[in-house]
Amino acid sequence: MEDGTSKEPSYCTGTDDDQARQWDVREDCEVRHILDRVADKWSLLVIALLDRRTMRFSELRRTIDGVSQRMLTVTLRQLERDGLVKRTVYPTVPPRVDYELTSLGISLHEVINSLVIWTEAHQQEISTARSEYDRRATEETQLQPTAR
Amino acid sequence: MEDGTSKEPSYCTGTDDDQARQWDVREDCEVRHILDRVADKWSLLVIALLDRRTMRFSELRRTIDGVSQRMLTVTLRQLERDGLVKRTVYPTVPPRVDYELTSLGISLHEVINSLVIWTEAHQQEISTARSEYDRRATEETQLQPTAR
DNA sequence: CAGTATCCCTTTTGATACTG
DNA sequence: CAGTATCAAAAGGGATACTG
Repeated sequence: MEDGTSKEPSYCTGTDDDQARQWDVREDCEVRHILDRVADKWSLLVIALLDRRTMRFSELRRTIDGVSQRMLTVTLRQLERDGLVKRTVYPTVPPRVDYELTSLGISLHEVINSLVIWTEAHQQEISTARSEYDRRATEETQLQPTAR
Repeated sequence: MEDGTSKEPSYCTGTDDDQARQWDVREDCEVRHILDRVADKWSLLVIALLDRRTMRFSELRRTIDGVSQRMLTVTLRQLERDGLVKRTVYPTVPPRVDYELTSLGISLHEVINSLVIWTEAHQQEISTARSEYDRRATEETQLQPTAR
């Protein structure tokens, strides 16, 4: 039991792939689980904010508009569990807890950041596409295809 | 109304930033909305799969393990609306619908892909971190801090 | 301050049935 | 085949109260 695999999902680093770049898509695949975590609304924001500096709980809470105390706690616990964030408790009173990225977290941050940058760069295009889609959808609803 | 901004959230391309790399975190910010879309479980998988080739609806459905017909439809509609995916209907019977990335979708794909690759590369590390976290958590529960 | 615990409402999602 | 519509189940998330 030294490698402690109790109920881990299957690893599918793709050795049995018939297609060149066909990765795992199996639901029980570890990669799917991790992507779900990484592609989480709050996780994304926390990781993006912990760029190079530590932040206190309350600081994160204040900075991330709209996050509840509960969700921030839950998110930080998950990130800590995944080894992406390091949590440091100072046994003072009142308590003080610092959060910072681990080296693993930093490497993920770089990827996340390119996603944020992409989004910032293309937000106008997406917005325009949405407007056009909605306009077209409206038109089609207006003039019923089946002649009156 | 040519630039058709009806109720779009505020654009915060960061001109008023006091800190160097402090991006928008406002809840009503367009970037937040787009990230929520992009960082979606099914969106991520669809975009990752539509790499360079078109796929039919049923093909996507079969390939993505665990997706329901409804969720795949919803996801594809959102992606189409955002201008990331192009939907082509062939008026044959039975109908045939092809999906492919737009140029905008391709540019996002590159970013998404680096995320998938990162995840594949670090899944073992994360898995280990989780095991250790859980082990520590169990230990602390076993031996109650308050004697006896 | 930084949580944890609880209740409860909202949104998301899956299953099922029906249609062009 | 590729959807749409509907309903019920489940998860997500907020508000509040309490604690070391």
